[in-house]
Amino acid sequence: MTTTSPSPRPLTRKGQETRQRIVDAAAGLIFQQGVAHTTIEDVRAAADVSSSQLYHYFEDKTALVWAVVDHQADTMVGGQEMFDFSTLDGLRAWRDFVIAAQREHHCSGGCPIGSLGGQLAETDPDARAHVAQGFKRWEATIQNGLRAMQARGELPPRTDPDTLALALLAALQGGLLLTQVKRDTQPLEAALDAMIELVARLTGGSW
Amino acid sequence: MTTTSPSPRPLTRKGQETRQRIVDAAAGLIFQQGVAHTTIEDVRAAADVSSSQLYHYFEDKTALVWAVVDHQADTMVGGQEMFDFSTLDGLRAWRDFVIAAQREHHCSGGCPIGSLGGQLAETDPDARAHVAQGFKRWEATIQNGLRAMQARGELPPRTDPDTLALALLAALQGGLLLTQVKRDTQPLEAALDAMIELVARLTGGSW
DNA sequence: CTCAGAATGGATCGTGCGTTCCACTCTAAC
DNA sequence: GTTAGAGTGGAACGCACGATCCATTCTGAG
Repeated sequence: MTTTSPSPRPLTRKGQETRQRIVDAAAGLIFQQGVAHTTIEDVRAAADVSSSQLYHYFEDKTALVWAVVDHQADTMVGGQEMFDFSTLDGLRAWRDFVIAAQREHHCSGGCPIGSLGGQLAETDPDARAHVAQGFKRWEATIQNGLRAMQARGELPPRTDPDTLALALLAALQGGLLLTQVKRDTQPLEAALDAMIELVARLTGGSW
Repeated sequence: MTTTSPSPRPLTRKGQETRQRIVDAAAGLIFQQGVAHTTIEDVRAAADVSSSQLYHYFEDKTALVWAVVDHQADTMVGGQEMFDFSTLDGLRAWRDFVIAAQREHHCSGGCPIGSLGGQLAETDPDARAHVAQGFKRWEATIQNGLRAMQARGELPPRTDPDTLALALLAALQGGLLLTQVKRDTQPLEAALDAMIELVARLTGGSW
């Protein structure tokens, strides 16, 4: 599912490990300091490889960035699977988790995928497409939950779960961005609480 | 209100014009291609000035970026003043305007301030503070509207208008980011509609 | 008119950083 | 045990781009 390129070159087990080490290092650095401020030399040192290895596994820097985008999407989407988006309690647990995670990072970095989107959207069309693809997979996770909620009759039939999922994701992204800029989880809390409150009211239930 | 630096140097009228021309050009280029991909040479050419002028008016590139941040904040906040955030119809008019604007840009660029935040937050602490300040001013505009709404008794007393304003701004930012990445206004529409729907339900009005 | 200092022009520098190259070693298939 | 090709090391290149410098012209206060 993480096919950055459809096996353009045979890789031994050792090769795969090295490649993975490079992507991991690059992902970490890019998350911390952004694409532009992360140099090949930084990645090289962090992954403890030589520069020729970098260019052995990746065409150039942009190819490496694409791999990082896919990697972050995998990580992000994978990390969401433990949550149940089909109940209000599940949504609230997710909310708590996301906020706690930001607090741990001292509100830095924003969303591993979203921030990449903002940095690359106008610069690298291919990267933009990769990010869009990542978001699509993420959306699907939320959609499934909300559809289940609707199937159980908790969400009214006239509500479109896909649109609601999109709104939820947008609230998350915006909350993360504002939280990153303000170094305060308040915006993230406000955004998620508001969206979950809307879901609660749509289900006709709470308070 | 746009004091990037408290008059460190006397400026003649002509000097102010040149400085402004530089900031305008830089803002445009940075909006289109991001901070990292906008070179001093790009700005120099676009503003039709010599490189020495650039360094005459700005300490270095980061100082220019700060000026751009403030400039974008001014523009953005100024552009919002024509809207009435104290009525549902006002909110909906704002929604329509923002979406139409994105469509005109073909969904590129995202938010002039938000995208700067994402690019600079982890790289340039001072710039991050400038962006945060810009958001603060923006929030204040929305807060005023919602407070007026509450003062008229339309918003229940237990609702915190400031938190709601923050959520609204987050939804906008996230919607703009997703819209930028997907090249489709759908996420922006979903996010804003959802938040406005919540406000509508809070006012107890429309079903 | 004078003159201090703002404004401008443009050549030049220094280097950070992406990229290339070539030599050497390791792996595994047969 | 041979060999093709993956994997690795590190030096070196080249240029884009931020920044500096100095000479010249313009502006306005006194």
